[in-house]
Order: sequence, then structure tokens, then C-alpha cells
Amino acid sequence: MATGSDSVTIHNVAKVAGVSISTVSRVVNDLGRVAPSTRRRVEMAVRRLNFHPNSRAQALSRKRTDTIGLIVPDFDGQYFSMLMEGAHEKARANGMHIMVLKAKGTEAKIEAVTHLCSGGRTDGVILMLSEMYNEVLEGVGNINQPLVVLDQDVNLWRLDNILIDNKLGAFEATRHFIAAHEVSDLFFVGGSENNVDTTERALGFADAIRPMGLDAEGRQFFGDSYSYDEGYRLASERVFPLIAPGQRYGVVAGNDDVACGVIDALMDKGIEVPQQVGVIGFDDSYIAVHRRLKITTMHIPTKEIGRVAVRMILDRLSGRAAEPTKVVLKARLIVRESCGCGK
Amino acid sequence: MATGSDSVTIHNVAKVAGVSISTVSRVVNDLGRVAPSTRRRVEMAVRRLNFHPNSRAQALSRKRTDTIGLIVPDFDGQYFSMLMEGAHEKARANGMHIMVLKAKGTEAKIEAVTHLCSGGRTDGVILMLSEMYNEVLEGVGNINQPLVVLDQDVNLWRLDNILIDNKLGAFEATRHFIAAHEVSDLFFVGGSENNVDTTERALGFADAIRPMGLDAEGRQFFGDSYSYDEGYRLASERVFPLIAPGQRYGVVAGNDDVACGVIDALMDKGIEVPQQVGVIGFDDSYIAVHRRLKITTMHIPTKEIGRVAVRMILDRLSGRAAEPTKVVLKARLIVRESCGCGK
DNA sequence: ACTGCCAATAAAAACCTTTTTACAACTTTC
DNA sequence: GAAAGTTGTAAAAAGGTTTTTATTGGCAGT
Repeated sequence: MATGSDSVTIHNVAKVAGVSISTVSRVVNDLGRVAPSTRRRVEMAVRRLNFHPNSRAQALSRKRTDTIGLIVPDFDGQYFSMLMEGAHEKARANGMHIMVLKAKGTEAKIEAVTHLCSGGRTDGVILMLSEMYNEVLEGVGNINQPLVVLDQDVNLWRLDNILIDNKLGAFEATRHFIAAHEVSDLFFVGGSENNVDTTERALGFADAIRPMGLDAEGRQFFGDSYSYDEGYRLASERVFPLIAPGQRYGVVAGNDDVACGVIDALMDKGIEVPQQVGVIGFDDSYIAVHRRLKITTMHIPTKEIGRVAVRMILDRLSGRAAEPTKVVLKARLIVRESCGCGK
Repeated sequence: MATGSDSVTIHNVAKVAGVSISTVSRVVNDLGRVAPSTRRRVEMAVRRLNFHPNSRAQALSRKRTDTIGLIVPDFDGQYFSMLMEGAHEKARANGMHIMVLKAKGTEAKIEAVTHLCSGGRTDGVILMLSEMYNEVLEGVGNINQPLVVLDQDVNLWRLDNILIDNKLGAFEATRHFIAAHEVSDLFFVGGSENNVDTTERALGFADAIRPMGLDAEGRQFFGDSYSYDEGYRLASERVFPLIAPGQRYGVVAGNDDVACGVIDALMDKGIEVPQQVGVIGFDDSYIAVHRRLKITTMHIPTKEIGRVAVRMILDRLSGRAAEPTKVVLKARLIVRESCGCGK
């Protein structure tokens, strides 16, 4: 059906319709006044020639690419998928596209942002930042495009910013053990102590157990990373020795991977999970519902992060937003089985 | 450090260096002959002004965007992440970018391809196709860009094509039960019977059990979809009644999700997995190693698919490739615990 | 009937490169 | 020492839009 062979330009349409190219442009973009009869003739020509405006020329002329850059440290995991989902949805709904770049480490991130912004490859950039944000943002320097930073509080930099309230999330997870299960003691098993998420979550945990007269000291265990193996190791070596028979305990894990490791380690040691020790994870990742024991976890509204990030860029592009905005999203407790509820 | 305020053009550089813009272009792109002294002056000016060629203008002039479109039906799951990983890696290594589009359903896919190709938003497109490929490819019509189709054999369409040998994969999985475990009977639990992957895998399964004198009839069970719940249901209702005590069985599942469902269902019925019934999954997804019983599964080289897809587009763009190419990649058995090995 | 205004459209400028063509100023070559 | 080739650079064209400015014809007001 389509006539193949590309490159039918606005000039061709103009010639066929017997008008000037500016008239074609006005018809196609639906602006300015055009006589109904002229409009009809142009539309006819557009259809007949199967004209599609050359987006490269449009980009040059309009000084924008209708593209938003999304820079992430990694493609795997629930987080990226959901972020992508939200960002893509919002972007497409506004005629924009998403260009994805992976950048791990400070240097790579600086390079990625610069690469996208400098030549005007994008109209705005969403940057997922983990540690070392100061170095990255310094390296990026004055950017000429809207930049939204995810996951790190970059207050000082006067940038749009989206955060998850990790502290509150961990607080609520811990509170669930205290309020809904009669635990006598609680533990936090995290990822790396250098990871900001972990430290915030640990803080929320500490806040929640304090009213019980418990001190965080000796109840928080950190490892190398957010991983199944670290969870397994920490639970075997640190948590297990503290479990006394006849008592009920709660473990708040740094994320779902760690939670899985913790559960399996305790089970391997002969502890009954969740009857004797309940476990709550973090992130509500895919694995939380794909195990025999469904994991109670804190859901992070990652899709919403993606949506909001794109909205922020759109707002800034359209001049709607004036001041840098910080949006803090709440994590939500999803009660399943591993805490001891239900089953 | 960067002077902010964008829009320093090649003209500015030319003026500062005291040369013409064509000379600047030749220096920046490192082509043609330029006197060493001139080169030095230009490079100096470039650095001083912090000049970055406007990529929009480049795109218009060069008639390419250095962007490859990646159209997928879904963002979640291992498959997308790994595909992205491979495609991004190969693309960036060749100065190209990846623009991601989600399109579910025939109409949406046609629209996505057309949208990307027609206005020259991309230089080539990778299209992940599930069912109904004829409708999609017909709707797309004559395209003016390299198009690589994944996962569906589109031989007739004279397009570049990447496939996984599902039949062989299932054959090997089944053979493993026969060769390494002394099973007396085997079952295949798949997703939907309309899914091409499923039917191919079922075929491989049938081929493998035939030499044992077993017939596929009554040994293959299909459900609505590739899901945990379907696996659980089919295992409870169809497989479990066929299990006799004292015998050893093997189940080849349509994918890892289904495998998980099968395992949990059988365990819930009191069957010993993997001692009495071994299970092998498909896809080597994340969940395969994040359960208590590690799942033996067929690894699909998804990252490689991404790499090869980009390479194909690059080859076609550079005119290296002449004829449409079909690449068939093999799935690989990853032996873990659920088949009965190891543990 | 003339000025002034408005609607509809055309013409031209701008966007910023890359690439082709043109042109000097030197080197060779015979 | 003139014709032919080389080298380094400038000028101009091309790429396809959008947007601004100009132009035309028709019509109302006086």
C-alpha cells in the first residue's frame, strides 16, 4: 500500500496541492488560518503522497527533539522496568520519546548527561543517581536542559528531584511487626552500610523499635550488597544465634533479595518461618510473589516515579514550573505471608 | 566550568579561529587535509568555546539519527532487560543510541514501526514479534529502514530475523531427564497452545520421548498463559493424578514461571520435588535462582539476541549485508537442583 | 473613490551542519 | 618556464522544516 521510496517532502505536497510550502506547514500543524477549500486540497495531497514530515528537519527547526533521556545504572530488575513503564507511558501520551542510556559510575554518568544535553540530542534528562551525587553533578556542570534526579536528595543543587521516603517505609514495616504480631525482638538486615537507601531504612527501623525500649545497636547487620547471598550469610551468622526458642521475632530486610536469603538461611537452620521469625522485605519485586512463601514487602511506586519525572520535564519545558521541585513518594506495605500474617 | 548558555555554533568557532566553517567541520570530523597549524588553531577555539556540534543539524545534514528503535510488547521481565543490555552495549560501541517503544497488539506495533521509520526518527528498527506477525508486517508495508524481527520466523518476508531454537531446547531438556535421571514417565506443562514458543517446545518434548516408546498424547498440558498460576493449576489438576508412588517422573515446563507453579503445586500435594518429580524450566529467569529450590532451566541468550540485532542493522546500514539473514541461537541447559541433580 | 484593514497565501529567512565545488598558491614535471 | 597536478582553504549548495515578513485581493468605512 505505502509507496515505499521515502523522501516525499513538503515541497512535493505544495506542488501537488498548488500552494506554497508554508501553507502546507500550516495545514499539517493546524495553525494559522487556512481557507477550507485550500485545507482540503492540501490534505488530499498529503494523503495521496503519503507525506510524513521529516522529523530531523523538524528537530532542527523547532530546536527540540521530543526526546527525553533516561540514564540508569542498570537494566535489570524490577526497578528499571517499572521506571521505564511509567516514563514511557507519560512520554508517549505527550508525543515524546524515551532514549535510554546505561551509565555506571561517576565518570560514565557525567559523560552520559553531557553527551545527551550538549548537542541537543534530548530535550531533558532523567538521571538515576545512587552514591556520589556531588561528584556527578559537579562534573555535569551547568546544563542547558531540564534535569530530574531520582533517588538522591540533591536539595543544594536546585534541581528537580524525586525521592522515596525510605525511612518512613522501614518505620512502617517495623511498626507492622510491633502492632500486628507480638514480637519480642526485631532485627534489620541490610545491604551495604554505604548505601543511602540502606542507611535511611535502618534509621526508620531504629525509630520504630525505640519506643519498645529496644536499641538499634546489635540489631542491625550490614553486608556488602543487596543480595540473596549477603542476606543468607548475615542471617546464618548474625541473626540465627540470637533466636531463642519459644519467642517470636521480626526481621526487616533491606530489600526482597536479602529477605529471600534471610528466609532460606533461617529455614535451613531449622527455624520456622514465618511462625517463629517473620520477615518483611523491601521493593515489592517480582520474586516476592514467586516463591512458595509469599513475601510481605514495602511496595515502591516506581512506575509513578517515571511518570512524575517525565511530567516534571514537560512542565519545565513548557515553562509551567518555575522553582525546582522535590517530590517525595511513600512506600506502601503489602501484606503477604512472610511476616506471619495470612498463612 | 562549562560556560552554560548553549548554542555556540560552528560559525562562532570559525570566527574565533579565523577560518571558514568548512575547515572547522573538517577538523572536528577529522577528514580531508588540514594544515597542522590550522588544525591547532581550530582545536583551540573548539575547546575555548566548548563547542559541541548540534546533533539535530547533523542529523538533518547526514540524513541519519544514529538511533535504533527497539519495539517490545512489555518492559518487565528478564527478557527485556537482557535484550536491552545487549542492544545498548553494541549500539553505544558504535556511536548509536537506543530509543525504546512499547507496543502491544497488532495495531500498536504497526503504528510504532511506521512512526519511527516514516519521519526518519530512527535509522533502523528492532521489532519483537509474538503472534500475528503476518498482519503486522503487512500493515507495516514497504519500510525504508532496516528492520530486524525477533522471535518469529518471518522467512517469507525477506527480513533479517533472529530466532531461538525452542524445539531443540525442549528436546535437550527432556533428554536430560532421560539421560541423567532414570525417569519412568515425562510430562510437558506449557503456556497457551496458541503461543508459538509453547508449541515448538512441545514439539521438541514429543521428539525426545518418542524413542522411549512414549506418546505425547496425554502427556502435554496447556493453559491460558505462561504464568505461575497456570502452572500451579495444571500440575494440581492434570499432572498430580498421574503420579504413582515409587516411580520417578520428569516435568518440562513452558517457562520458569510455570515451573515454579508446578513445583509448588506438587509440593502442596505432598509430592517430593525433585526426588520424586524433577522439573526443568525455560528462560533461565531471575526467579530460577531466587527460590529455595534452584531451578534447572534452559538459558536463552537474550543479551546475544540484542547484540546480534544491532549488528544486523549496522551491517545493513553500512551496506555490508546484502541478503536477509536468519540467525538461530541455541538455548543452553543450566543444571541446578529442580531436575534432581545436585541436591 | 480613497484609505485602511483583514484574510489568505506566498516568499524569504532561519535553524546548523555536511559536502561539493571553486579557487588560489605552490610543487612538480618535462 | 609553462602545463599539470597538489594542497589548503573558502564559498556555496543542500538538507526539510518552521516562522517571520511581504504581498495580494477584497471589503468596510467615510
